[in-house]
This record gives sequence, structure tokens and C-alpha cells, in this order.
Amino acid sequence: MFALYDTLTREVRPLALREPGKLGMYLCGPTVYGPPHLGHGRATLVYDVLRRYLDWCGIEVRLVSNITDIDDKIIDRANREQRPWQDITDKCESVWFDAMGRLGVKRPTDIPHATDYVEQMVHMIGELIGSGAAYATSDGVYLEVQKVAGYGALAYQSLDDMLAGGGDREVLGAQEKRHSADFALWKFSKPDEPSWPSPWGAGRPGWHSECVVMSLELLGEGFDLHCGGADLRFPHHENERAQAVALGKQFASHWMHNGFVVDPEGEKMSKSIGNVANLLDLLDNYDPRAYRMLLLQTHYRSPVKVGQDNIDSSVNALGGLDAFAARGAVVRAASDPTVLAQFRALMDNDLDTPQAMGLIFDTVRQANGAIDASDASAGALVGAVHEMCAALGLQLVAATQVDASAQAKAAALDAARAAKDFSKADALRAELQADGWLVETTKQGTALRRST
RNA sequence: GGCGACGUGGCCGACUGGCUAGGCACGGGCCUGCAAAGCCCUUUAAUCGGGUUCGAUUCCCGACGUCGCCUCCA
Repeated sequence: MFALYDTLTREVRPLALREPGKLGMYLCGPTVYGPPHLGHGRATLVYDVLRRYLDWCGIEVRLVSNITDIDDKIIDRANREQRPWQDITDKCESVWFDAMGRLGVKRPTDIPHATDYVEQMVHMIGELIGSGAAYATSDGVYLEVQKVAGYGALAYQSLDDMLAGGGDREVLGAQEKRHSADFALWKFSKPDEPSWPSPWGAGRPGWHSECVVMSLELLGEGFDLHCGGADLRFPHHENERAQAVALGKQFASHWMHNGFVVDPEGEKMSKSIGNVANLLDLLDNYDPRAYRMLLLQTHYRSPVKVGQDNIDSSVNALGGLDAFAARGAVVRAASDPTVLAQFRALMDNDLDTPQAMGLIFDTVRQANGAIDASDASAGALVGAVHEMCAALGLQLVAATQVDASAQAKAAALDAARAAKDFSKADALRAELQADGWLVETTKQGTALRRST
């Protein structure tokens, strides 16, 4: 039974599926106005792991993840750079999916765009006004949060507490709002801004409306799981929920949020990887699997420090796993069911990937022992390691494909060593290494692996 | 000011009321012509002060410290 921490009820509880064997999940995707950063990477990676794991368990996962392609930030950038806003959103979206592809993140099953759902949003806002939960002002249409039962459930704060706090913060929006927490469903456009017609005036939708409309339309009422970064808990998810509640509709039955990416000592980090906050820099400088590895060794709800030391450590750990894949390639067999059962028990407990990684490394050690002892159990252990890694989206690289010329050099190296012509052997070894080979001296002769 | 999270060995990072997390680095060993790679080993750390308990890193209270949210944000 797969159990997951639910942000709303604040407990780990079984993830109930509306339809047995099928999971419908909604992930808040990016607003496409700039390059993806590490936080985006973490979120997509966390949910990719969840998706792959459940898929491995035999659950059919439908992942809906939106693209916010209309927003103030997009308009600002278009104005600043004097180019059409669609230029920006198109470009950013392709950069986004390119980066996600490099991270090994599977494409969502559905990718709705906000601009394709404006009509439905207008319809929804009309219903909210009709029921008295929303009102128009001179600059837009707002949801009146005081009309929503249980507003603040995800923020863990009552409306009064929110007001009590805030200190010197400036409340954005019109003086006309009935409560400072009221949020825009619709923003009237200024001249030359992108706009769509509505009964209240031309404008564009507020950020929080698209996800309600699209999740309910594609996944239906009472869908299984809604997820996103911890920073979306409030106000974004709170406000999505508020609209659904005001509409009298059943919304997500389970809420999942991943923790933040923490920047440790900014100064030290920037020296070697430049602006590490940018995901593309990380992808350009390191094995893209390293980020997934790092995140797997951290619980998804904990903050994670992404710095050079951390990434290096993950790259090294990955190297060990790859070496194991190369070593175990010949004996690999069907997975050991006992190990798999342990793996499942760990993962079913709120996606405990750190423990699962521990199990993988333990299994590697066991398998190595079995290989050394020529024990028959080795194959199943090797198989289990591969299967567990695959279930987490971690692709192991055996890199044992060796081309003919390298093969010949390796043979010549062995011959030179046998003839005790060590200077020639050393020269051949240097040549191979210069060509990017990892040269291993073993009892069976020289073995080559591609170094990554 | 309100709400919440967290303080673990050289670094990162889990679980857990008593029994080895794990990874990386360091060190030792095996292997090797020498290296490298690989493999094996490296068997007690929990901010401080109280409390509960037979027993607490793990639960409770307090202090100190770090961080997040309180309408930009994955």
C-alpha cells in the first residue's frame, strides 16, 4: 500500500485511487518567461521519480502538467525586449522541455496551456460571480476569500492570523479589495497588452485560475493527487482550492509538496560552476544524472543543498554504480524478489528514496561479494540493482562497448606486459587514456570502459 | 508580529525510544611491473539545559541558532 504525506492533513496516509490501478496527478508547471532553475529541476525530478515508481508498481499514471504562458512577468519581458510575448513563451517552453529531457524526466501525459483555456476560465469566473463569491473592481475580478469555508487550510493559518502578520508588507492590488487576501481571477488589460474578451472587460486570467480549470477538466472532480513545490502551497494552491470550494466542487484528494533547493555558500559555488541557480549550467557541467542522484539521497520533503561538493559526491557515487553495471553485465539475471520486496516497502513509505538508495548500495556490495565468490546468487542481485535504479529513473551506464582499434591496443598492451616491455605498455596505456578510456588491469587482462 | 520546519560523525544525508543507515572524502588491505580503476575493511556522531523513561539522537518543555511562508517563486 503506497502511502504519502498529505500536506492538507499533515500526515502520511495511503494514497487513495479513485479508479483502482490508475493515478491522476496534476503538477503545477512553469511560467515560461526565463530559463529553468534548480528548483524547477528538483520538482520535476521528484515527481518523475514518483511517476516512474508507481508505473513500475503497475499503476497507470496520468500526469497533467501545465504551462503558464500568459502572465505579468511574460508581458514585462516582452515590453523590455520589444518583442512579441509568444516569442518568449515559445522559446522558453522549448528550452524547458529540452532541459527536462536531459534530466531524464518523462514528458507529462498532458501539457495544457493556460492560453488554450481562457474561455473556460471566463466561464468559471462567471459562475463565481454568479454565486456571490467573486466581485469586479476597476482593475479586475477578485475572489472574496472570506466567502470560502476553511480558507487558509493549506497555509496552516486563519485569515485573522494572516492579517495579524504581514508587518510592513505592502498589500498589492486595488484599495477596492474587500479583504487583503482576495486575489485576482481576471486582470483588465492596458492598451497593447495581450487580452481576451470577457463580460467584465477585456483582460487576462489571474495565475490561480488556470490550474483549477485545467485539472478539473482533464482529471475530473476529486482527482487523486495535486503536487508542486513547497512555495506553491500558499498562495497558489490555497487559492486554487478556494476557487474549487467556492464552486462547490470536489478538488484534489491528496496534496504533495517537495522541499526547497538551498544555496549553501554562494561565493564558493559560483567560482567553479558559475551561476548554479541555473539548471542549464548544471546540465552543461555535470553528468545530468548527478542531480537525480543527489535528490534521491535526500528525502523529497527536506531541503537540499546543491553545491559543488554535493554534486561531486553524487558524480563519484554514480561512477561506482556504473562500474558495477560494467562488472555485473555478464552475470545479470532476473531480479531477486526479496530485494525488490524490501525496495517496495521502503518506497511505499512516503517515497523513502534515501533508504532505497541505501538498499541499492547494500545490494551492490552483496552482489560484488557473490561475483568474487562465483556464487550463483550474483545474477539476481545484479538484476535487482538494475531494476531498482530503473524504477527511480536512474540509468546505469555499463559502457563496455569497445571499438576494434581500442580492443587491439588493449591486446597489444597485454602482450607488452607479458613480454615485460613496460615502457611500451605504459605508452599504450597513456594512449588509451588520452582517447577517453578507463583502463583497468585485471587478472583476465586489460579491461576498458568509457570514462564519463 | 503570526504560522511552520529544522539543528546528526571531515562533508552531505536517513531511519529510529535500547540493536551498523547510506553516499562522498580520508586511512588500511587485496590486486598490479608501477600506477590507475576495481573489490574488501574502516565496528558510536546527534546545539545546549531541564523533564518523562529501566533506557532518548529519537518523546515533552525551555534556551540558543538556522531557515521557509505570511499574496513574484518549483
